[in-house]
Amino acid sequence: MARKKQYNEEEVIEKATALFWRNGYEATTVRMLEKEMGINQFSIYSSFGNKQGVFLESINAYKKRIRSITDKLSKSNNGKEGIKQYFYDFLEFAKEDDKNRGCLVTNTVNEIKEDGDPVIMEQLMDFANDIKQLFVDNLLQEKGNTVEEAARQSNYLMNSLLGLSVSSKVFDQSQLNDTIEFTFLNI
Amino acid sequence: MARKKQYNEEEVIEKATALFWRNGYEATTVRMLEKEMGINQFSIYSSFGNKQGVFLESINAYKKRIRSITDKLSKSNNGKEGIKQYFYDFLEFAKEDDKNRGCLVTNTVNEIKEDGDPVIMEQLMDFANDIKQLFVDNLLQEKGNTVEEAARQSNYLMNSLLGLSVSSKVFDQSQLNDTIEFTFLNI
DNA sequence: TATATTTCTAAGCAAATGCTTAGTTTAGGT
DNA sequence: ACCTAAACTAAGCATTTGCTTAGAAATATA
Repeated sequence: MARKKQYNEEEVIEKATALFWRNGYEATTVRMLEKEMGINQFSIYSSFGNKQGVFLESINAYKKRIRSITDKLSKSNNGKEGIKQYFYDFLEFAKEDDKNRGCLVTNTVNEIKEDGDPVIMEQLMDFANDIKQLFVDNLLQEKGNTVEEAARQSNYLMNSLLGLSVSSKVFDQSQLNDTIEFTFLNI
Repeated sequence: MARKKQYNEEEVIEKATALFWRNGYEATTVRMLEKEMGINQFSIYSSFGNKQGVFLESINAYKKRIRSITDKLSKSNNGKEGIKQYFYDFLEFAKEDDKNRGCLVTNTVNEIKEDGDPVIMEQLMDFANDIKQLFVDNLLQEKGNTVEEAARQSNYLMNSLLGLSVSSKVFDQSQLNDTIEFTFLNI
């Protein structure tokens, strides 16, 4: 046949994911991807088509990684306590060394503008809605909670989580802890 | 002496502000600024030095505009109700046509990375801290509230506000209203 | 070993970026 | 009316962007 690939696609995508997470989509150049992934531009384009292709694969890799905590939430039957734990788990998940990168998906939603790529936008929306649905499921475990009430609470909680994704880049851990505790005080 | 400027610097900065607000800092090119401000690149550079100079002036213009609602908050003596009103005022302030642009400052904090311009970063941090201080002041109007408690509550509220700056781009008004009402339920 | 097929290297492309500059137009003081 | 200093126009600069391509290197099969 022919020559073998000298890299593992999953491995190099993991590295790309880290770069996009740290840096955002637009600010990450193909030259930076080259260095971080450790492969040539030709290999990048032959494996993933284009920069957007690398990013979409990175989103998938991110989803796969975050599944460890979303799975935990979907299996939880502890009502709002399970969701609170998810908030703490998320902060831990988003931490790199001593600094926090926020959520890759939220970061991208924030970055992509109205003229942003619709393919990417849809991916991101689906992701956010999946998490919101998990919130609803868990909120309905609280006895006496109606579907309407759970929906409203999930909006509130998603807002807090989005806020946390931003706050975590700026504030310190104790401030974030206060915020989480307060968030769950009155639901 | 010499020829007179054919444009008003305040006016063209207003237009630049709108563009940065819609589009973010990096995504806004000097060519776009030319068109939006209605003046030539030479004029841009001679009046404001460089792209960053235009942006810093835009931040100032933004601060001046948002002062209408921060002033209202600083004059309020209605405790947490005054802050809640600020949240609603902010949503109205950030609206353009039927869509929401979020907060220019929050957008930029989200966009600027670790290697981002320190001058801009400091401007943005100062702005966020000013608002947080306003929260503390108003929270202390609630009788029996300690300074420590007010500080913790202000972290929580700032997190909600940051979340709202993101949420407002994605969710509809009724969802945002639910979120605000919930946010103020238990403080 | 020879061949076919894929992967690799590295050079290069057009377009876009922030910024500059050469040269023209305008206007106020003499 | 003339001159000087500022403001204009538009062309152009080097660099960076995402992406391509020509050609060399490697490897499974014949």
